[in-house]
Amino acid sequence: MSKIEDKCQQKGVRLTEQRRLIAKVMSQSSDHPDVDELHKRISKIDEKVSIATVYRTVKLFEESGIIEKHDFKGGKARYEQAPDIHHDHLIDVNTGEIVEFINEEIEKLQNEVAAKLGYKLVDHRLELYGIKTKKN
Amino acid sequence: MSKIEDKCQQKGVRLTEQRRLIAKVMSQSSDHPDVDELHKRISKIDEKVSIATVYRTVKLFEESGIIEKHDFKGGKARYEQAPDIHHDHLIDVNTGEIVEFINEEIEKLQNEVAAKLGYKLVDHRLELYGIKTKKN
DNA sequence: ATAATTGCAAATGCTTTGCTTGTGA
DNA sequence: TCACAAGCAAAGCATTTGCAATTAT
Repeated sequence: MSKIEDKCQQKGVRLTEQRRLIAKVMSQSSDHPDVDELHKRISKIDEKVSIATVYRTVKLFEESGIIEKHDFKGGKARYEQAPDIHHDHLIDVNTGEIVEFINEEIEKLQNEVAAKLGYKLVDHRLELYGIKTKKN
Repeated sequence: MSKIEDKCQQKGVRLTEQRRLIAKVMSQSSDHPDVDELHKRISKIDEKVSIATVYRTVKLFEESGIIEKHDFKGGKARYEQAPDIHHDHLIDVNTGEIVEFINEEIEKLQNEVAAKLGYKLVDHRLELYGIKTKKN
């Protein structure tokens, strides 16, 4: 059973054949696929699953905290399995490649900024867009 | 002449009656209006300006570096006059209110993170979402 | 003059939804 | 059993675009 299936049980999310399949494909994806890409991967295993179901499921999983949704610049929403430890993303503007990173210092500063402005941080978004540095 | 009109001249952006009006309304807006809101404000002065023109102009201004576009979570794109010094945003998730802030430390760390990963930073997005802290 | 801009409505692209049939616990 | 899920096609929403008429330089 995939980790996502596992979480569905915990959260009381009813598992259907389609959801199991979507969970499996998400589990096996180490990148950040959009719904269309996800649907393509799923269709290779079962071409009867509709894209509407993928949309509905992905939304359900997200609302249940099972997967994470990202709206990077320029385009469609992308998804990844909810990680155990939070990370942010650097997007290669040339290739679209996504690199995950963790920086405790920045996280801390964000909280400080919010506090200083009289707010409690409930969410944040940090995305870096870059181009590869030539390595000589 | 508004600061935005000024920049249009510098950048060689042809000024029409509509563009002048959009520039004026943007200049007078200290918040971060979306296209619909902008169109409403414009319509109060000239109700013949179409929303398509607002979309086109706002895009043109953005591509010319005259205004900035922000895709905050949940909704439509919002715009503000391009600031002289870069700032980021904190969004009050209850009221939608937007607070601008500057934090050099975070900016520096972002560059360091990118460099460490072998990238040169070309753009970034930092948004904090918070709720007001009760002040007793 | 004439290349660029506007207004309008139609088209787009991603995402959601109503409805009927199918199905998991 | 029976509330919930899936498939399909239609609808939604923000945004873009084709085209004919208008305008800035």
